[in-house]
Amino acid sequence: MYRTHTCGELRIEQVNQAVQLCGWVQKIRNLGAMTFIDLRDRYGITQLVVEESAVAGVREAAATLGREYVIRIKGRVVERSSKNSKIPTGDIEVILEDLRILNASELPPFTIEEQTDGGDELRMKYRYLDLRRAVVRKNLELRHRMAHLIRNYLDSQRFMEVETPVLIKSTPEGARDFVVPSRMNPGQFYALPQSPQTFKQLLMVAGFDRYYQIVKCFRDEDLRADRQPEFTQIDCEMSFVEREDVLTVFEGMTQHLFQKIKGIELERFPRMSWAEAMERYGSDKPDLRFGMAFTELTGLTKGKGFSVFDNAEYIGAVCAPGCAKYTRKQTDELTDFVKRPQIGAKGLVYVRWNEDGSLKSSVDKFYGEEELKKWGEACGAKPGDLLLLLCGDKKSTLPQLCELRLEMGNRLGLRNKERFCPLWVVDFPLLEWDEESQRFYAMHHPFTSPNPEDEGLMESRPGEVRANAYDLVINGVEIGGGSIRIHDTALQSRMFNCLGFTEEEAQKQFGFLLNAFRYGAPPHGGIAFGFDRLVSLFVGLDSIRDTIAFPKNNSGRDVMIDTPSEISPVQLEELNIELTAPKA
RNA sequence: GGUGCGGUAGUUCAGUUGGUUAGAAUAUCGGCCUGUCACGCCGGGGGUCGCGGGUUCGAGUCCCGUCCGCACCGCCA
Repeated sequence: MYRTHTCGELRIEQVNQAVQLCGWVQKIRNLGAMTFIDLRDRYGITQLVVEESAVAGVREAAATLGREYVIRIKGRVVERSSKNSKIPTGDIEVILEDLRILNASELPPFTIEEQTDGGDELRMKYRYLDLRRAVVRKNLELRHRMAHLIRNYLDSQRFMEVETPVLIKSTPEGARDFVVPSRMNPGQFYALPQSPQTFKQLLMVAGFDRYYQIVKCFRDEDLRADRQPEFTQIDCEMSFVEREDVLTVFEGMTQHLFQKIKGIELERFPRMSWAEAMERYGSDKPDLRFGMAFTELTGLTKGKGFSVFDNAEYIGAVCAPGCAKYTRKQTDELTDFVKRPQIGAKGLVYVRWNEDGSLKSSVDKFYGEEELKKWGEACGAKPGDLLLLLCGDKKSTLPQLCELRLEMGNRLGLRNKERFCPLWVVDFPLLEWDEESQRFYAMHHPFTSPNPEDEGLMESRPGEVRANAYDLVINGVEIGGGSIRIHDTALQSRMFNCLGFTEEEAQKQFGFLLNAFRYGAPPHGGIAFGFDRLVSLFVGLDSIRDTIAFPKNNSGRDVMIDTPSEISPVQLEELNIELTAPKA
């Protein structure tokens, strides 16, 4: 037997017990005649003591220890004379009677501590050491607990977890596929699923009624802090449901998680149409932890000789509460912020509504105090506030205002990570026009049903058709999205027609689904949550990387196992693959 | 594909206008220390300044190229 206890469980009650512990040497504090050793495992840290009176073998072995050595000790639990209230085991320590080194360790390249001295790159290369740190491990423990709660919740709602295949079929819509060559079928490829979308719909046709899966999905697109090429979805589908049924179940699941993990009781989630979200927040995922919605001032600003406004299609403002006292330097900073190429505004107009009631703007040459005050009133501003105006064509200005609003939210400390403001965004457009290919694309995916009221517009005004789709947004992060699906072959054909698919193309790409729908497909709909994002939201991280045990870096590489990597000529030959550009 | 920031000791970083022997903290090694828990004190070792080229009497510092990392834009149904 290696151990009688873990390093996290000994308390004052165990005093005088003989125990055996195993773990890693976290820290050695040698005071000369006596030495303290912090022994660490997943469960905690226990302090070991080697006294001068210890047998020679123990003292000698202790003298050879280094950081991260794996040891097994035998000893006696005693009450500490000076206790440490910072750790749960701080009332006791273990006096060593036997010490065995199970495995020595090389010196780790960074410190295995809460605040490591290691940078991200090094941490990823030695991820197995990084995962020894309590902060990272706790993220994965939380992830595990959340997955467990989700499974229990969905099980209680009669959802059934079904595994769907990973080697599937490439489809032209949506993200770029990862592909896998088939040895037995030369020249042919599998694709890894971007989501199990079609399979879960087939499970509905199969009569499974309620399905879920916590499942890896794959998209061969560029990475971001919140985007990995392989990521995990909580993928769900239900039969005989309308939008309301889906929202109710998954609002419930989300509330359950917040209640169990955070102890937070969330109220009913508000709803907002996509059109309103775009108009008032310039984004389909508004952060509702703070206000500062946009006010359109186009009508109030025209015709006073300020050509920038006169020539603009749209003039919009955000009101930054209490910011009238901003200095010239601060407003210049904001101007630079919106002029950064990645935001791309041409300039920024501001209006200070001073505490004394006077108004001062960067366009005083063109507008008098009376006019400025009208703008302020339109924005619901009051003395002490600062109006920030951007203008241009509407399509570019709204997202610019969105960036400005979020920046002000940050500056004013309004984006508290311990507050959670969920929102259902509904009534997305069904289709999105793509200039480059001169065709419509499905905004969600091609199986999303149109809003029944708009179905008649599919052929005449396809751009105006709203989809029966919904996104769950929390604190400005897109956490999940779904829709009520098309379950009718005829409607699905009309949809493919909108997307410019010929009958043959549709049959070739999605024939299996269309065929299935001919055999009694129930009305159905579902949703998928980005599990990594959900965990990072709970942890309070902007990046999903530290909620994933072995993530990829910015270039899609795993620097620990060093992949992607070349394969042997033999493998290539078996796969019938010839590389065109030889590697330099 | 693009924009920005970064690459200097094992690690995290500083390094002035281009100028003597490239520093700090931490880690590490040695010595001292009986109540530490960020132990303390004394001492030591440790550098291809990412790589290649250029300007210059002289480059960590300036210029060009390149590689790598991070954030973002495009992209991500």
